[in-house]
Amino acid sequence: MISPFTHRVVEIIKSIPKGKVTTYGIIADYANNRLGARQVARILHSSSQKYHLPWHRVVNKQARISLKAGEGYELQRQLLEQEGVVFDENNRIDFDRFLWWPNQAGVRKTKKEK
DNA sequence: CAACTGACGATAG
DNA sequence: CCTATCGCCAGTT
Repeated sequence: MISPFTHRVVEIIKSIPKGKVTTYGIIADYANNRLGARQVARILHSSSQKYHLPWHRVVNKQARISLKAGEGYELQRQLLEQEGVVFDENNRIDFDRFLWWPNQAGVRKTKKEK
């Protein structure tokens, strides 16, 4: 049996559209655990396979892949690029174009540019 | 059941 | 840019 939190996380991840990404923190936030980003990662690790989750669409808040080279980094990047996600010279993703939020409707436009 | 482990994040230096 | 520390707590041992 899985916890409600886990279930919620799974549902959110399953709904991430192709070609988009989101972060651990955002998922945790919408799963009612603002500070539980770590658990999201743990859940992904243990449940991505049994629930067929698009785990590669989840990155950290620095807009980078969290995995280390040789431990999945290349695979994740490859999968994302195949969906159209672009990485810049710093290996970061342009959140302005690819970040997705669970509630879609309330997407905050970071309007402040400095 | 207790202890350990983290695909993270924020903060501080 | 970097490292270190703390908080969070599901899953694993």
